[in-house]
Amino acid sequence: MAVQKVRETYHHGDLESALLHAAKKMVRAGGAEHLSLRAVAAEVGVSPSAAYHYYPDKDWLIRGVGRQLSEDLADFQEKALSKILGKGAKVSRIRFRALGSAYIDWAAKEPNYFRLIYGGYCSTDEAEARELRDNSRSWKMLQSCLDDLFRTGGLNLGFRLNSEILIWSAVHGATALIIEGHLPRETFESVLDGLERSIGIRNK
Amino acid sequence: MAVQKVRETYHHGDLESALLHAAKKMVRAGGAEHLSLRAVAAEVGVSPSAAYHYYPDKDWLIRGVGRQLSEDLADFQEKALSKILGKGAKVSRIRFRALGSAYIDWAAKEPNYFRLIYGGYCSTDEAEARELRDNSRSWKMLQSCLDDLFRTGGLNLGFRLNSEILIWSAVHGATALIIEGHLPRETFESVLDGLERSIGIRNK
DNA sequence: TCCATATCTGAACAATGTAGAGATTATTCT
DNA sequence: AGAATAATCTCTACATTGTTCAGATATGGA
Repeated sequence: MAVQKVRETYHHGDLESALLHAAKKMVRAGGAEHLSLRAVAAEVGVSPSAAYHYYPDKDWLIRGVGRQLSEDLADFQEKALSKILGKGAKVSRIRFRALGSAYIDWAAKEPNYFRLIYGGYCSTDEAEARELRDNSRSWKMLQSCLDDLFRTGGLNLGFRLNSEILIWSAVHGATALIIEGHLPRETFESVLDGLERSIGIRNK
Repeated sequence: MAVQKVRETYHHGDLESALLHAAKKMVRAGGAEHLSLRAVAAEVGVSPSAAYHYYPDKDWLIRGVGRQLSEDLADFQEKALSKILGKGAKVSRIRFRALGSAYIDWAAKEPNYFRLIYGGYCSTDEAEARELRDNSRSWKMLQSCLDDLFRTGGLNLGFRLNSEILIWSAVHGATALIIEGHLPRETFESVLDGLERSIGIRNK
């Protein structure tokens, strides 16, 4: 499947990240469930056992890809936000929709990436997961967006509590269901509409 | 791993459903990603190749388990509904919460079942998926519950359109995120609260 | 009873993850 | 510089996997 590349030096130089990069590329094409350690090694031009100097087993490599993908998603959302900087008055509302749209756009473009992050390949204990979420840029962007919405948007503050949890759940759920074919893609906008209602934004 | 069972007759008699039953049991314990066709065959007491008379390959068997699990989930929701029959006036609102709670209860009890259904193991083309959803009992229960809510609950009918999509998305997303450890279990109730707001139910 | 058909077994193949012993190169110390 | 040590990678091997196919075995109908 993957052609073996020749290597001039015996020592690769940066094998750890080369493996990660190759794995990421192959996950994108074939999904994490079909990732082969041997194929990754061959792609990099290295023997299968070489990988075991950097990753205790295949799952660690996959989790490494997952960690990088979460950053990619945050990057994508940040870019989406920076594109709409200073576009009209109700900025925070536009930001809200941009964050949600970026979420599904990223996932729909590379479903295998999305499945790797949220499909149970990277599950850890609850404490670490909570820390990961609280420190993730995606989560912080959503929080600050909602803070602004409630502060400047004149929304009912009784709706503020835990609203990011509802929003993340709905956006994530819609994305997952759409990606797996259970819902048509067009329905995503109506989910965002409903979410705006749930935090007190009255639709025109 | 799985101990080979002895069999008195050469012909098994009901191998097709026996394989499916064994596969379901082993998915429950180890997850669909670790299901081994050989182990399933051994569990049933049959040679590995025997399975190929009933399922063209392993994926078909897994999809068969998935179809059965969707029915199990619907059964579980129906039972939850029948338990609260005639409990006070705002029945349809109670039904709404019972449906959502049953969804996550079922998933949390057997996460591997939930992952099998919605984790990309059973993906089909969009047309078939739409038909599956429209004919699924889970979907119909949600629809009829919302119909009653809007009809008898005096809710703003402008919120009716596509509200089941938002609700399924949020309930599904919260369930998925909770199961994978990204959200703590207690947050599920607040998601239901927010959903009630989104369809016009004012929380006390 | 004998034959056609359905059902299951056995052996085989290529691919996989992983372990361990050994080869090769880089680094550090004197 | 040269030698010892550490880091890095290869080779071989093993058990397990999905899958195929030729053949064995049982079942039901004539």
